[in-house]
Amino acid sequence: MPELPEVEVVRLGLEPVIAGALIEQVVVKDPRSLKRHLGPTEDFISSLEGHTLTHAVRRGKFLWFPIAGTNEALVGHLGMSGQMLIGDETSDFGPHARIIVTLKPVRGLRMQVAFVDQRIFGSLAIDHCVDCPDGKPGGLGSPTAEVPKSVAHIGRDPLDPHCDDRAVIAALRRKSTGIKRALLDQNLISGVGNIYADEALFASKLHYDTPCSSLSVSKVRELLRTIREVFGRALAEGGTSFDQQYVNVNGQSGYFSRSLKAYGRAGEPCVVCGAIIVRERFMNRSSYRCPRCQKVPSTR
DNA sequence: CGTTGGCCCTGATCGC
DNA sequence: TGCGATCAGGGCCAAC
Repeated sequence: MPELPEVEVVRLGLEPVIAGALIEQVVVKDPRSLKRHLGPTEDFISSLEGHTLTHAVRRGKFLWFPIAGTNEALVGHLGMSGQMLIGDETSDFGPHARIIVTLKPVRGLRMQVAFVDQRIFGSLAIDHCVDCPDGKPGGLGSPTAEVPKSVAHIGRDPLDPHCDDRAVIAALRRKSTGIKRALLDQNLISGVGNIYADEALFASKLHYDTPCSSLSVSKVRELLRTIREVFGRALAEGGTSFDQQYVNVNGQSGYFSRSLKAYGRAGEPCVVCGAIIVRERFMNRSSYRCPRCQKVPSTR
């Protein structure tokens, strides 16, 4: 279940391999992984073969790789179970390998990048780029103020140095919905998924259905800070891993899941107060919270 | 326009 | 043993 820290780990792992890499061959083993690609599979392939990728860029959970000399980029989203694995000519990426990109040999070594995705919620696509309205870099790792059109509506994420905290806090407080729903909405602030939403709300002692409009500026600022803390910790540990769904680019699992304090801990004692963590259905997802630290909001 | 609910997709697991 | 139901959930889109 890759969220922002996991996707950043993937970006960091891919960058040295794909930056400046000339693409020799693209094999689409399962066109369902191109469902967000507008146009035929052949166009996807011809947009890449013989072309060079310049950078590895990320905004929220979206990754993209600008194509040299064009206005286009290879855009990827890992969805629920996506992975980008790096290997060589001899690598077997398994039964869920959907798209294989082979790079021209460098110093005699022919590398491959595989898009592996069991559930096919993720996708790859070719998209054209548009200018960022704020004139700032499109995402982490981008030297230009451009972003793929299909990613333009996604808000900057908390690890983006150009994230406008004041604007985010003000916009969040104007929303007439609960705080967790607002966090999961990628348009305002991106990169927060179900797991880290629960972790951040636990750290900030907030119930998931607390009305955004009832939160003070300082409370929202605190929440933003806890999101960054949780992200930073996960990033330092290489990302969270669950049931081997997520693996970083080298095929190794992250291990942040061991330090989760709320998510997945139903029936276990709260590490702060000892009350038993409960699991509740919210937005067709599981939400975990401490019934004592994160009380149901009184005002609604 | 903002908010909300449902759908997509596969494989592991569970109950009968 | 077999088989249908359930669960996992990010992003998108239609409906309100």
